[in-house]
Amino acid sequence: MKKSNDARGSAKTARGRGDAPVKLDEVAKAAGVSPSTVSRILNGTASVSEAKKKAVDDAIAALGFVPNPVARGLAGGRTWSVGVITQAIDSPFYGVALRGIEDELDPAGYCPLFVSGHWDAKIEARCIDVLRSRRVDGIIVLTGRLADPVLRQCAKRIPVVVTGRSLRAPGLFSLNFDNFEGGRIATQHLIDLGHRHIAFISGDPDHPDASERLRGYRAALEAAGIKYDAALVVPGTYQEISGLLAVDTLLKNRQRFTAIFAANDQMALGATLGLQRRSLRVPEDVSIVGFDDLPTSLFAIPPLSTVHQPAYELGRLAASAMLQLLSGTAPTVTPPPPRLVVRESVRRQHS
Amino acid sequence: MKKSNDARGSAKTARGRGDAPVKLDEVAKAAGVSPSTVSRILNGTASVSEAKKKAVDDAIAALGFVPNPVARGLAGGRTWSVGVITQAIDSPFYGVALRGIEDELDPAGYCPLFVSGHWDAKIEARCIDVLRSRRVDGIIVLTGRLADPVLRQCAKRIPVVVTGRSLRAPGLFSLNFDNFEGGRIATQHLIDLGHRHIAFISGDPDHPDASERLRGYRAALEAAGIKYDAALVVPGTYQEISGLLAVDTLLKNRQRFTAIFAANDQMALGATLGLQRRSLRVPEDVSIVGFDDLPTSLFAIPPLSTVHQPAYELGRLAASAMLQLLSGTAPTVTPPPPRLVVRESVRRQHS
DNA sequence: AATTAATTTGAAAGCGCTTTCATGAACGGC
DNA sequence: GCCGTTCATGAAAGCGCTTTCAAATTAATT
Repeated sequence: MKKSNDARGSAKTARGRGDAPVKLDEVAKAAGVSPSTVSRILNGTASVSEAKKKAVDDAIAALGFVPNPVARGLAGGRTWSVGVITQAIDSPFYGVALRGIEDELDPAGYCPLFVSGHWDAKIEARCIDVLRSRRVDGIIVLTGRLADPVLRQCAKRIPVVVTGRSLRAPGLFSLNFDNFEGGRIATQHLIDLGHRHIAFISGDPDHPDASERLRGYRAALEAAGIKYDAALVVPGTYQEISGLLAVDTLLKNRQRFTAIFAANDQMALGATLGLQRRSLRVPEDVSIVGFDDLPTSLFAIPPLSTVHQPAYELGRLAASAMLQLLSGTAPTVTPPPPRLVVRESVRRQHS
Repeated sequence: MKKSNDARGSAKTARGRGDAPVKLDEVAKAAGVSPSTVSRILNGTASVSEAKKKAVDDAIAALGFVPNPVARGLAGGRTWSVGVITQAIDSPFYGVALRGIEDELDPAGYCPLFVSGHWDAKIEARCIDVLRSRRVDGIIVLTGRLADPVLRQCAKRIPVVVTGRSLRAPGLFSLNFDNFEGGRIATQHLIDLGHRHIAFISGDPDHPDASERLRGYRAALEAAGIKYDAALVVPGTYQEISGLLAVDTLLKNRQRFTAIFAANDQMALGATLGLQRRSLRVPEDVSIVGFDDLPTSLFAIPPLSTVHQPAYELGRLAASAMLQLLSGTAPTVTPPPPRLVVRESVRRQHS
């Protein structure tokens, strides 16, 4: 049975209170113009006389009209929504970025559609299909495993903003945090404190940012004339448990080290726990530096020194770039530089 | 300029590869039936002869047809999306719940639309407007501050599932975790360990779950014949920093306590840090129990004993209830009972 | 076997908006 | 002061589906 406005209408006959939604043609009637004119005013697609514009604006306000995004999507092709491929909706790091995206998109009238890629190129590809089928106006990809050409291809049909890579292609904008420099300053900091035996717990080697951070680590060592020792580099998965395991590995192999640089905070926290399990104290026995500056790292014990990665800001910037892409202008945003946050997990090494 | 399929079509003329999307009427043509029939098969809205059903299914598979949700939304009123009002997209606790919702909704062909209410009834109300204007088929509210009547009212027009309360209304299903019992068993555990002076860091009193946990705390004390001491109850905000501050308050007021029960893990972690700052060790000097069992709590130092709140499961259940609501059946899900996870932040108190 | 009820099917009318197209009005140039 | 322009405006045609309605087919009933 077809629903009619009246069918839904409750006792209240007065409109604009949230009952059956007001429609565009009602606004048109109220303002004494055609629906086309109302639409034009709504979208700014053509010039309209001042008088009519005012009449329409008044009618919109009076009736409390809100355009139906679904209908707009069908008719106009814009859904006023942008898809966001995050890796895990519950990731402590990306969560903050999502918030940034949300905050930036909202005032522009756009609405984010979050989907999780679970660090799997196949799933991410499916996410893109889902988002495209939902007719999002653009797609923001937070890092992820999708091959560059796939993204380039995708950008041909729909604006794409991607973080964590440096790509240049039409319709595509990439926003890369300087992971190399981040890795470098973290390591440099430990070196400055007198550490010479610095272990590195690396991230998932499939992530480009993980290898960049490793590169930064090596660059800092090299610059300080410290020989790179592969035995001090332990692979991790970016999860807490792998940090703990990495410490076990290091200790089992009887490696000598006075400091650890973990490629993210979660592993740094795991490593701290691992050390504690072996009765090694942080920072008295081992200094630790992380990467990301998660909100919780400030309250870790001890509070963790880490490379601040402005996830919220990055989210905003990505969204802002998307907005620019959508409006036809070339994005001009640049990511903020890495910054070290020194807290209590490090200590000077007296040699 | 109107976009036509041909205008978009690239060199490839072969269809079904992702170029211009295949439309329903093409499927109909290919299968030799009317669009109505295809639609009926898609939606199962009427019985169709086996022969035609097969022909259509084949055509759909062959062409790789995916119905356009936007058009479906306009025509049918269902958008196959459900709105989710979370409080902060980056909350460590709700994040996991969102994941559960996503995982449950996805196989059913629904897609979540996350919006953040920021613990503000006004904003939450606006979220509802946004979601309704986006024509979501249902709304899941994760706790939040919205007044019960508002939700009841909302449920009159659209299915609603809400967590963190016990409400009964047509079109509404509520899924409440037993916070009272959670608070009780946490406190009981400390009592069982010989603690008699147990401080409580409460959550934001505006949250019903916060007061429930407090009630559980009092009930356990009472059952054990321990007098409730208001001076041992310090208000918090559910954030780490407030746990730290609470410890300061307690210490400044020269309260005697050998254990702390914090109304959530974040505050428990903050409290741990606060104690450490005053050279009090956990659990040697003070035992701590939290609430929520955040993923990170397992890796806290020391690993935190806490009341496990199955956020992921709760998310799934909420989504599952929504699915049932949408299919017209009364939801039958029941939340899992609270469970205490004992780790290393507690120790027996020898009096 | 004849008539009625139940079932399957297609044509066509929307859903609420955007956009094209054509019209009429105001405009400037010679 | 006449004619080609530009500009503002409305009518109407969709966007890609769902759903009603009625026609056509089949099954059931006496």
